Amino acid sequence: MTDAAEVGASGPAGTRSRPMTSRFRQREKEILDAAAEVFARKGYSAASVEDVASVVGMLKGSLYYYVDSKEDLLYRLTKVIHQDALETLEATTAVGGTAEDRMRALVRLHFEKLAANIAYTRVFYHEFRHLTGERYVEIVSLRETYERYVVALVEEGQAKGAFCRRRDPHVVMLAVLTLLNSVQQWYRPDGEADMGHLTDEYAAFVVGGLRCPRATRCTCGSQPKEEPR
Amino acid sequence: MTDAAEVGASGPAGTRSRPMTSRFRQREKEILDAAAEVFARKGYSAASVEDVASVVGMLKGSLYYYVDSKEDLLYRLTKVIHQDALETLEATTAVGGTAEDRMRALVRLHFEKLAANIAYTRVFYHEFRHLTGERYVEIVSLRETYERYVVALVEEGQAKGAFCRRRDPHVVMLAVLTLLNSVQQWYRPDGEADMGHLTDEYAAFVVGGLRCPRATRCTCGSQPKEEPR
DNA sequence: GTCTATACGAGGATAGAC
DNA sequence: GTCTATCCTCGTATAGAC
Repeated sequence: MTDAAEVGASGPAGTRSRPMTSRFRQREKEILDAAAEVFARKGYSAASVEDVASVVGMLKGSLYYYVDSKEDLLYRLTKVIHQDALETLEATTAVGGTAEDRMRALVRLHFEKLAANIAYTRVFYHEFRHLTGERYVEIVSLRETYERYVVALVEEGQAKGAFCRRRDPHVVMLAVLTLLNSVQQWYRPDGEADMGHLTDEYAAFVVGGLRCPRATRCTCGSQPKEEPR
Repeated sequence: MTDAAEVGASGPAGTRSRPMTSRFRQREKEILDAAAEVFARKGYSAASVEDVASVVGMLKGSLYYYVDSKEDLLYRLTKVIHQDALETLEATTAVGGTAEDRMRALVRLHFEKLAANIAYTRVFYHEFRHLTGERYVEIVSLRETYERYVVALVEEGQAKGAFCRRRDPHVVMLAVLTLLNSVQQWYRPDGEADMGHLTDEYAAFVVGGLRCPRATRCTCGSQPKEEPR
């Protein structure tokens, strides 16, 4: 998660002057976390500012001391998600190795962020389109940066022979990203499934799907065992 | 698409007596199509009954002659999608062949329904959770029927050696279904991409992902050509 | 069947007291 | 910083005219 100190950067249209004390920023973060939980649970449009305020333990009028508008809340949540996403790309590049190695790393890192910020992720994924004007444009732009990175990674893997050259890189990118993001629909942080197992399954699914099809049958035994790396 | 004659079946809580003339049902279908378009574009909660009515070309008061409530609209849209989904399962079974054959058929049939009813699909996918009470329960139940079918198909493929036995069938089912459904996020019916190509790419991705991983490199040439069947 | 009119509540946002 | 009070708009739903 992006450090709480950055959460307050309100960006376009966030121009009201407010104190920047650590106390202020802590309260601000509480509010954003509450908004994420409420928006994720009820949906942005169906949720009210009062819902958010009551989770924090204040009345809705008080909340406007911290934010300019309801949309301001949505904007900041999606901004956090995208700042985290750019960190994921940097970390993926830092891993090095083959394109396939980095694709596996991307799956792992993407899931780690998703699981750590499940409410924020859900809000971005479902409610992002309710942003308007330049805030919408900005988030679209950040998203495209992420998409271009994945397209380039797929193309590199194809050029080096690790991934099937008959695949359309753009379609593959969309398939992989929606596949990864859609985990937020059913993932429960309190659940039994451990993250490592989930990552292994998805990484195997993605990398297997990207390889060229073959006619031979399955060669692994019927005994479930550790995925070979 | 389910025939228009069935659209009017309102189910739980839809008890108001209305004429069943063909004229009535035609108008009813116009309203449902309008609701699907509006809910898909603005989101269920943000959309108003007036938005829907104006697309049809009537005033909001008039619309209540056809539906009991706003939620009634949402319920009927999701119901249509699920009736179609059950038809997809029957058609998949009718295809016969190996589990892999049927998995490919499921991808194709699923996409055909999705593309033919893109607005309905989007509404179900994003807004379904806003149903309440027994209507919510009913839709969840229909969804689970679909999910169990896919789990069984995966397990059959594993038992016969076509799919990797180390995969968790439930995780695989979730991955495959969310992968397929998420196509509605970016698919444009007016776009260039033809359905056949899209189906081939996704079917290859899914089937490739389900197979056991192998250490060998890609063996297909650099020339894009038709997917071998 | 569709329209006009309206009841009624919910929700976003602001002002000013403390 | 938070609360109280309030404004005002929008949206669901109904009643009754035509």
